Amino acid sequence: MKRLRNENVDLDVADLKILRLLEKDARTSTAELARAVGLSAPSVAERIRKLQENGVIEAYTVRINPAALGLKLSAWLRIRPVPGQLAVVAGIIRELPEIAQCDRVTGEDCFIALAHVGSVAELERVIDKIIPYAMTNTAIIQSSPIEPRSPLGGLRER
Amino acid sequence: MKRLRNENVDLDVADLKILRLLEKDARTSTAELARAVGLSAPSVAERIRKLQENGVIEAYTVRINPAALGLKLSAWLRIRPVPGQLAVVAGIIRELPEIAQCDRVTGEDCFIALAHVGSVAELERVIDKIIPYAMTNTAIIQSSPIEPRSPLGGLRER
DNA sequence: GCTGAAATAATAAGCCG
DNA sequence: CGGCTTATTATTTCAGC
Repeated sequence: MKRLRNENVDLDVADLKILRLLEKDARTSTAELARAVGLSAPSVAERIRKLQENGVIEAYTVRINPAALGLKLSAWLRIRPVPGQLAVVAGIIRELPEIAQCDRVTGEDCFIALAHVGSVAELERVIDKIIPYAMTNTAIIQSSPIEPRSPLGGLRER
Repeated sequence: MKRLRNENVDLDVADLKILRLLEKDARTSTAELARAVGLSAPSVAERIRKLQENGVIEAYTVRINPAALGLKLSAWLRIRPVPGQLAVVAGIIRELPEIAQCDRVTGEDCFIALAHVGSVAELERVIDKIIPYAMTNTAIIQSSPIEPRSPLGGLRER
């Protein structure tokens, strides 16, 4: 059977199919997953348990539409702390609830952060918290060519 | 009772609490949610149904750790199509399974995209698909000061 | 990994403020 | 209309193989 091997995990095609179905709808019942992969419900439940245990499945969550709640403005902020202030900036980012996502990256921008706000005024308040310690560059999201989708897309069988 | 009003939705504190609990764990039972907000299970189920209906809850999904599956390299790509090629680039992005997220943004970069790959060679292949039609800037993710978190953070009561 | 039973949880119906 | 209780159905979990 086709497999994906890594130091941590060794998935077969049934595991992959389960993951893909759960990504599409995390509430799919084990009975339905079982039907899809040709196993029994308890076997599927046990596989899911192991996928959680080894860290493949990090969390079950709901995707929320910020715009439906009045957060109609979303922006990507590239953030370049002034020398010596990187940790301070990281701390500020953690304290800003408007920032939903943030990664430390290579290159001249040290952080790239996603903010959801209700207005330009609120965006300004976010930027103003950061700007004493960093140069920032703000790009307003206009649309999305793709919906957030699976990181499994990058998988190649080896 | 405290409320959040928008043209689409009118949430009370119970709805918000339900959303926050579901974000933390989408498999929390309605009985447990009911206990948390002081309502009965059927009432909670009905509120969840409406949150889906009006588009606040977009999807139930699992968060997957790409690194656990061997996709140990993630990168943000800023993409600036050459004049006239924006739609072509958008099409290429849609066809690249390694790209898990992408937004069209204001500013000199038209797109900002997240790719998960297994190696630098795979990253190069992704970039090579785009580069005939756009200028790109790639920033490798080193770490994340925050875990992906709720867009609800930006909410202010009005 | 399977089957079958027991425990839990989700859903539907009917009723009340 | 939104919520509650009870009854029914579905799902998850556990035991033994």
